[in-house]
Amino acid sequence: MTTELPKTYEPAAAQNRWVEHWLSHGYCNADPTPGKEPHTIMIPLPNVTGALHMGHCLNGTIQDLLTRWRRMQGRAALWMPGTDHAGIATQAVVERRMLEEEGLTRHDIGRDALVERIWKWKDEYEARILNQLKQIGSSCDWRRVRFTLDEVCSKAVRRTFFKMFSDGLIYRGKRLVNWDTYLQTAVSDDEVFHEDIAGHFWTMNYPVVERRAGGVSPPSDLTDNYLGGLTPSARQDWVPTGQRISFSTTRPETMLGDTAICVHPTDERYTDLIGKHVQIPANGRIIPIIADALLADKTLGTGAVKVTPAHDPNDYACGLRNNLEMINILNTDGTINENGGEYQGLDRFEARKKIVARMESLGHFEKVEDRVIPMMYSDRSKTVIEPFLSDQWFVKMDTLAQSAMDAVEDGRVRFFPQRYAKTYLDWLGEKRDWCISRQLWWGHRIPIWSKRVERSHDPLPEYAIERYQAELFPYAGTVTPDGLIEVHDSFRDKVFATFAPNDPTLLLICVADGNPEIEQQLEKAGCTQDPDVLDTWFSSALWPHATLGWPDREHDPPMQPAAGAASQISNLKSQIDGIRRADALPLAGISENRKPKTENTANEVLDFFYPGSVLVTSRDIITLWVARMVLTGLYNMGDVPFKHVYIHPKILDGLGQTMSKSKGNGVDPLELIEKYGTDAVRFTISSLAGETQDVRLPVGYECPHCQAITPQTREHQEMRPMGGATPSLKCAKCKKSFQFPSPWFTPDEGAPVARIVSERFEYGRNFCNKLWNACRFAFMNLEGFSPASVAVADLQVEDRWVLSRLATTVREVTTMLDRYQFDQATRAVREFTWNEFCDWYLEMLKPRFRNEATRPVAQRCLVVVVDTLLRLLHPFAPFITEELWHLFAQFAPVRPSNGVAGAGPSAAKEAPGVFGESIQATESVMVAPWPDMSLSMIDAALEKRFERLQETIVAVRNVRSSYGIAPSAQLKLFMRCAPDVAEQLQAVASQFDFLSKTMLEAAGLDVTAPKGSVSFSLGDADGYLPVADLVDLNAELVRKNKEAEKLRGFIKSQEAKLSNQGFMAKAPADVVEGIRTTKAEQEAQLESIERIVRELGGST
RNA sequence: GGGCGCUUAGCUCAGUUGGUUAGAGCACCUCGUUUACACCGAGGGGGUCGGGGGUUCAAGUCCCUCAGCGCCCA
Repeated sequence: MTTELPKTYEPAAAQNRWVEHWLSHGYCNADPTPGKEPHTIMIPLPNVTGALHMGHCLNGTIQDLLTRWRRMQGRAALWMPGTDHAGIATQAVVERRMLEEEGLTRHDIGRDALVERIWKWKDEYEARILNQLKQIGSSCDWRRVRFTLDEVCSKAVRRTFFKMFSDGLIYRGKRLVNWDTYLQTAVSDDEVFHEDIAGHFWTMNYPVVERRAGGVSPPSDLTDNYLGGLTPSARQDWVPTGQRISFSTTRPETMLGDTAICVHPTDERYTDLIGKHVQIPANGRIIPIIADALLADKTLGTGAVKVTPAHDPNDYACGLRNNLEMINILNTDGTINENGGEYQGLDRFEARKKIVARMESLGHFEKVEDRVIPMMYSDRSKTVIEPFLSDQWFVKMDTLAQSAMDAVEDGRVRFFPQRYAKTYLDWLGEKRDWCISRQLWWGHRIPIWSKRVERSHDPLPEYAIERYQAELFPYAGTVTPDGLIEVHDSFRDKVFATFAPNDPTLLLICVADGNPEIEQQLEKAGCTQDPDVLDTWFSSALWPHATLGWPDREHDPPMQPAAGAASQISNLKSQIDGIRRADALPLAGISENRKPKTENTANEVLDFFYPGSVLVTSRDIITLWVARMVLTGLYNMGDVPFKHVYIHPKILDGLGQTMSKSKGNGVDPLELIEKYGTDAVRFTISSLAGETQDVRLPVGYECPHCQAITPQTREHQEMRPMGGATPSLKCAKCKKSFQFPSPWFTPDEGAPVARIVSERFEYGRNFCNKLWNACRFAFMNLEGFSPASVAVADLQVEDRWVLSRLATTVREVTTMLDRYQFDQATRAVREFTWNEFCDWYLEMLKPRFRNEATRPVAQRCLVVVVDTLLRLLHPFAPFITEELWHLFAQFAPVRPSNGVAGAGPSAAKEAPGVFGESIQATESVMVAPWPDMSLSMIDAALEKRFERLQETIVAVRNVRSSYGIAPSAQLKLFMRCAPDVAEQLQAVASQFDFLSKTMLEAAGLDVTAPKGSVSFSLGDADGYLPVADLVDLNAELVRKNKEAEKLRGFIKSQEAKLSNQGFMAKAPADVVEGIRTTKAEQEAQLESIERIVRELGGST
């Protein structure tokens, strides 16, 4: 059978073919299998805001590599796919688009309509993301796809919230948050960015006042809040002392919320003022002068600062330390609220101008200067963030955090590289309570219903208790006089009620999952559900057990419809048509797949696959996500979610910046895949994944006319239209111009646009092509192959060598994968394939294939090597290996099984053969066993001998090249060496002809240099090539003298070591011995070079 | 300000617990289209391992310090 393979590997066809094939055969599926060890990886759920980028590509490649490897090792390998709803990011994107395209805000269309639109967006991007994952060859169990807002995950969220609330781990409290006045929500610290802008720095002053004699008493205790609440007439009791305190600020409008002036306790300028008061001229409020060493800095400005606890993080901390009143002066939209008095209703920036003017008119303005000030912006809306005091929900972290710390400290969870454990432990060690509420519409709604109740008496009077029971809270068994609510036994796992600790008239009722009738009843009774949703990380923290069906302990989790090929290529339209409401309806197709309740009584999937094996992620979410998964895993499951955490590098651009769409330096994996092929991208990217922190991936613009690449520079990244034409670049090669993708502008309609690519991926592409052609060559020579083992005696030196090297490589790759050192594993497999298998073994097989007598053994050895190599390479390059595996099956459908009996020194000579029994190859390389070669295949002495052969050939080639001897000129080689070496050389004499077009004329101790020879020296042999008629022997003399000089230098440095008393006394014996040996070798080499020089007629 | 890292050939990176002459890929130079592969083959040039100091018989590797860069936390 002959199939003419193309000369270059064409990835596109193979990719389409095998994705379908794998899916339709269910190779990616993982089910609980008795007798098999599980291997579980939960995908770090990509969020549905946008498409995947190179960071995801690296992340996915590694997970797939691990999953395929473990699967081949015989594990039940589950890679769980899915996506994250990414609350604020997704909602912001949809809102922004809606505003741009239709001029509508979320308030115009309402909660349900907005959520519906976001579902639509989610469906579109989820499909796109899952498709991208499939394109990179991900062998996820696609039947098990989860989404953080789907029925299964939602249930886990509700259950966890209920548990935590019942356990007193969730509470409601005040907190200063980053407020986005545009989106009208709090955003987390990682959703803001800092930028220095040109701003102003105002210096003003407040007059010091003191109580007029006979007025009301000054407060003895600053915890009393009444100063600010003084009536105008009471204020009349305070009179200026004539002193003033100056301070500077970048936000004058916040003085409406000032509740103190703060100085440093050791600042002599103000010592006598501490404890006195000032009056805010803009609103007349009288506030104390306090001392706080943490807030005030003597060396900065005037040394005094105004304190606005409700609108500045440092001031907030100061307010807590000093029990200051906290006055919120902002509405949620950024306008001044009723606490701002006459400024109410003004936008904060408008109020700033008015207040500055007012202070000026009152004579309290001193100066204003221009200054660069750090500004915080919302990543989502790009508007200025306001620190804002509001009610939020929190998870108490003390015990939960401690449990997660213990898990890492006692080794139940291990980080690779280990140093990242510190990041994790340091963060958890702070045990800061976790703010879980977000003022959004997209997400898991907080399952708390509340009602404000009259509670003027404490303890509660009889009638009130009765009323709670009858009207408000029908599930209460008892309400104690001090307000504690005992839920009736039969509702204990469904409802938990309590009064808010910091707000005793607010009744809070938490309802567990699956009780809509209770929710309705509460609403009928006048309770309202909290409008906020949960932080996205709350649901993603549950991912490792929620996806496996927790809290359902009685049924396996529901699955998507059968993973047939048809369902895999997502039909966008059908998904968009099936709009679903966030928290009401299950995902299409889930319910009907659920097994009848009677069928199983345990959740075997959860039992079998939890805890997971390894989490593969990037270091920036160790705290946000990894720590929280461990914490909830321990809380809900009583066990860690994964045993290992592998932190992979981050992908940076050529300038060392993280890639992102907003910088215009991002590379879309699908563009690279289209250009270089999936395997090339995967192979390159695994070669970059080691223990380093970052990987630079210089990018360039590919000319749309001629494909030449223009490296991207900072100038390119910063080019903007500036009101003129859209920026364009001129190709250095074809001189035509083109536009390019940028966050700052959209390329003109119809203009040729370059795509962003990275030449680094040629590394992987070239490797794939090499592999392709090596196999192409192998297949071309497999005509007439008959499967059989081979007697040890029939193996040639090169056969034993390649098997020894292959066995070494298999071991090395396996070890490196075990240690998550993908760069080293990739390098090992590449070096074997290219530098040993292709460069030497295949070359040495060529003459054997031309000879009928030697062909069968050569074919059998080659088949074993190719078979093993394809399996070894499969996790790195799944598509090309699968393609080759199937082609291979046409030539060698039956081949020696995985077991290689061994051909090393320890193998019994009378053994029937070195290869195992021949069997039918597996239908796919994906389900073939991982190579496991016998250690006895490794033969160090043989490898050493083989190296001499290689060195000899290299030396001959070197002579050819240095003297410019035509490749076609046949040379004669004379080797002067010991008899045993001569024997070995004679045994491979035929190879010299093929590998260096040279005939071995003679070898032995009595060989002398023929007249007119150039020569080379190896450790234990000298070679002579008579080439007098081809080269200038004077040049050879010069060259040899240069070589001798170099050797003398080396020898001198060895001698220096050996004559160093300290070295001789302290260095270990083997190191000293090593130096001696090296020196002896160098001396021998020098000696032979000197002889050669003499023979050439030179002097030494 | 605190923490974790990084700085090795023109570029991108390896370099196990200190130990013989510091490696790879790309790029570059020379030669070559021999029936697997020019996305190739053969050969070659190129590094005082960021600067300075120290420990040691021995430092790219350990310690200190300075400079530059990145990330995380304040």
